[in-house]
Amino acid sequence: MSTKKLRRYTKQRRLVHDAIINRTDHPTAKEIFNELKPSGIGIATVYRQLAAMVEDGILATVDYDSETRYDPLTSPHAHIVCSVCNRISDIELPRDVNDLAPENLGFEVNEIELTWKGICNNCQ
Amino acid sequence: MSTKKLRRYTKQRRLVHDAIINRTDHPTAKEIFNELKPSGIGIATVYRQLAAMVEDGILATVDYDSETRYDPLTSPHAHIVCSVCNRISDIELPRDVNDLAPENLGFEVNEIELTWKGICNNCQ
DNA sequence: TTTGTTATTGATAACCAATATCATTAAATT
DNA sequence: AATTTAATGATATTGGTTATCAATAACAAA
Repeated sequence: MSTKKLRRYTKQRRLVHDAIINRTDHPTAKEIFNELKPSGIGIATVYRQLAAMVEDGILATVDYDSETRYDPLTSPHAHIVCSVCNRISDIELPRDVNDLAPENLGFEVNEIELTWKGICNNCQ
Repeated sequence: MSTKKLRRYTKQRRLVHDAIINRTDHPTAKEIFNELKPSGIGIATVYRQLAAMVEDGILATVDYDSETRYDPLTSPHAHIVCSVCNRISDIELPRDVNDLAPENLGFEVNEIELTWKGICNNCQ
C-alpha cells in the first residue's frame, strides 16, 4: 500500500539531509537555505527536499510564529518554546498524556501536540 | 500598568464582535469577513477588530493550517482537530496537565497548548 | 559507453494570509 | 457646532511557500 516513493540521490538531497538530520534547534527552510547557499542550491529545492523528507517520515514539522520548522525527532514528544529567545526545545511527552485522550467523545487520536510556552532558564 | 486601550464603539466593532462572540467553530478572519460582506465592511477592518479583541483578552487565537483562527473561549482549554472535516473543537484541559509542567528545567510556564489530532466521531 | 527516459533542479512568477499606508470618515470631547 | 483623532476602506506591500517550466542530471536500458 504505502510504498515509499523512489527518490534520486542528488547532491542537493544529501546537502539538505546532512544539514538538518542532527539538528535540535528546529530550523526553518530559510535558515537551511542560508547555510547551504554557498553550494549554489536553490531555495525551492530546499523547500522541496524538506517536504520530501517529511513525506518519507524522516522529519516532523513544527509550526511556530507563522513559519514551518523542521525536526529530525519524529517520535512523539512535546515542545517548550521560550517567548524571549524563541528557542524551541524538545521535551519528553508525559507518559500519562495518552490516558488523557478524549476517547469518550469517540475521537480517534492520531497525534498529540503539546507545547509549553513561557520563559526559559537563560532568559529569566 | 496594563490600562485597557480605549476603543471607539464603531458600527464595525459591533459587527465583528457580534459575529464571533458566540461561535464555537473557530472561524478565520476571512470567514468572518465573508459573513459581514453585505454590510460593506472592509477586510482590513475585520483583521484589525479581531486583533483588537485579542489584545483586549476577549478572543484567543488558534493557529491551524497556516491560518489564524479565533476563539471566544479564553480560559485555558485544549482542542481536538479532525483531519477529515477540519473541525476544531474545544475540550476541557486535563486537570493534572499542570503537574506535567517542565519545572525541573527552570522553565517558567505561561501557556499550555494541547491539541489532539485525529478523526472525529462523524467522520469515522 | 552511449542513449533514452524522466525525476530533479534553479530561477522566478504566482499565491495567499496578513499588515502597512493613507486619504477620508465618523466617534467622542469640548 | 466645532475640533480632535481613532477608525475605516481601498489597496499596495510583505513574507512564507508553492507552481511553472526549460534545462539538467540520475538512473536504466541497450
